[in-house]
Amino acid sequence: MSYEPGWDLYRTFEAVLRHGSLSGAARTLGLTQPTVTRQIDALESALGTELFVRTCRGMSPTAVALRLQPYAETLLQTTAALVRDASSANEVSGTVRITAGETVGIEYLPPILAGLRRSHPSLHLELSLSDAVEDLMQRKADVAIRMIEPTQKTLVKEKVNTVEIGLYAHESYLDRRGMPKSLKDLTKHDIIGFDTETPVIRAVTVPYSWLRRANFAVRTDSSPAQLAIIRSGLGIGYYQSRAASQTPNLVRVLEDQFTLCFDMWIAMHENLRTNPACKIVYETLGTALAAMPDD
Amino acid sequence: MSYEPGWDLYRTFEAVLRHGSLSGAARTLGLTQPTVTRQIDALESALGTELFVRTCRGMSPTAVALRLQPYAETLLQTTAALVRDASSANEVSGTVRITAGETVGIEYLPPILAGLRRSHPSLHLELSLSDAVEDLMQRKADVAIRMIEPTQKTLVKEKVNTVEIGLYAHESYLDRRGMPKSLKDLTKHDIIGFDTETPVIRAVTVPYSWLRRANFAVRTDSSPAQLAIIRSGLGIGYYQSRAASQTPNLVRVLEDQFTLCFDMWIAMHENLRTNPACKIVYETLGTALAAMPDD
DNA sequence: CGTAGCTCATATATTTTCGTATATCGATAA
DNA sequence: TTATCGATATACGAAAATATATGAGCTACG
Repeated sequence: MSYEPGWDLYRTFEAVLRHGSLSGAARTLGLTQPTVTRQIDALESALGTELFVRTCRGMSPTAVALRLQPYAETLLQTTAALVRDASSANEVSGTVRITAGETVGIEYLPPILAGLRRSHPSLHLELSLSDAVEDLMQRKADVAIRMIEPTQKTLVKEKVNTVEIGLYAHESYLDRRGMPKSLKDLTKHDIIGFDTETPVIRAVTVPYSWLRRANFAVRTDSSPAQLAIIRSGLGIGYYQSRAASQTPNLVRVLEDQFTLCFDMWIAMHENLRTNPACKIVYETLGTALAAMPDD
Repeated sequence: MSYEPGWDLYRTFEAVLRHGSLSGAARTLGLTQPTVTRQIDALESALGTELFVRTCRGMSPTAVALRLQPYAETLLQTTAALVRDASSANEVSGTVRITAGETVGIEYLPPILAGLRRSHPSLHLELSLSDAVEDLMQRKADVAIRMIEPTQKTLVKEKVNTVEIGLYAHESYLDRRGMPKSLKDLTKHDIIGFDTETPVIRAVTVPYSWLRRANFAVRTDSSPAQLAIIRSGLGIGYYQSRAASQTPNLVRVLEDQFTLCFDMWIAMHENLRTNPACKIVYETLGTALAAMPDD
């Protein structure tokens, strides 16, 4: 026991941990179940620890295995990032993974990505829509579009634009319920709001007491769902004005009394600057997002 | 070509990158040169990229290989951290890696570490003396003692003490050159100072204009070297007063006019809280450092 | 109750990988 | 020039890891 394990064993370990069974891990790894069994046995004896208790229904991880899970996930993400980076060796090709908030990813990015693919046909793009800021450091993505300034020092970043958020409602709703005249009126209206109150939201909405979770008629964190609900005439919701103004039959509400502004940032790990594909994506996204008209 | 490489290949890749030769990598990996050759070939064909140019003097990494080096190093550090964490499965045993500044590591830690070893004979300790703050996030160390407050959110941290830095000189020097009466006098003296001016140093030394790199008679970043030079009677230098006051024949200079204060922090990745060995080390170091007398 | 479907464990055969031995190439020095 | 040292490349037998086939145990469901 207690010898430095081969790194392949960590991959198997991660897969078993994720699937909860030897057979399931074997399927995704392209191995067979006895092989996975032997590799887990080998890892356990190398580390000198029991990692799983074998049950008839699968493998149940021990406390030690759960403690080691973050390491295994880091390994997985790092190898994936390595392969992505290597895949675009010298020309603009390979795969670049982009992360952005849902609204940006749905409203702004698609035409830009289409243009990228037209000019670089061998460039493959992955789009991950989430707001987790740590993505870049954990190498879950190569390029990120964010609404708050990234602070990590190992990132290259750039402020590319500003985003204005306003209140919107469908014509049919306003016909039915009337147009609010002041922010106070909003307490009598159906508000479509966020579900989880992130620190950012909390900070930004301080001046607007009616914009509290408890007051919302419908709560969801999905921006496209919010827009769809607004369009269905259910109530008043917030949305990025640049995108909302292009939606037919949507009317801005209390334009002069409610506006939130965010800076839009693009960021990338500095090590990727020498990667032609990532560089092109970073620059193209940066200039295209900066060139967006105000309304 | 272009298939997901086995993770063992990354380990080989990292070793070849570090050694610059197949044979050298083979030696440290406990493999043979033909095996390493095959594995590098396999990795190159899997990634579809040339990683090294074969010369008679060894393997010269291509630009792509250099770009991939950070990933490989992350993998290496992560696997090492995983093994360390696993090594203390359920009892207080295994290996814990501690990082601290040189002065702390030399002046304060040794008796504490000795006590730890006495109470936990199967606990192995590694001590890495450097000031790189990112160590913990990169999993290069498990527990860190730092002179500035760690800011990363995934760390558990604690302020354990304060450190006072004063000016010291050897008796023989003061006999020869006289005791300075004011900070102004210091310009006529031989000062032993730092070599590289870190942001922390720059911020702290603003009020002391004579404490500039250009004025130093001897420059070194090594704290033990600074102390040795002070003790040799070469000039006046700064040192942690708690440690300096225990050195014979060392005299404090301008005590009432020059004092720098730092907070001493202990920090650990939050995931390690459930690791018995790391927890013991963190707690023992924390209480022992907090219990140090002021002088 | 019994069967189907899932799991993990085990024994055997096969494929892959590794190590040994050897050849080759280039730089360096006598 | 030639010998030597250190490096990489190649060939082949040995060892290790893998896949196949099978058995046994538990759960779900008709």
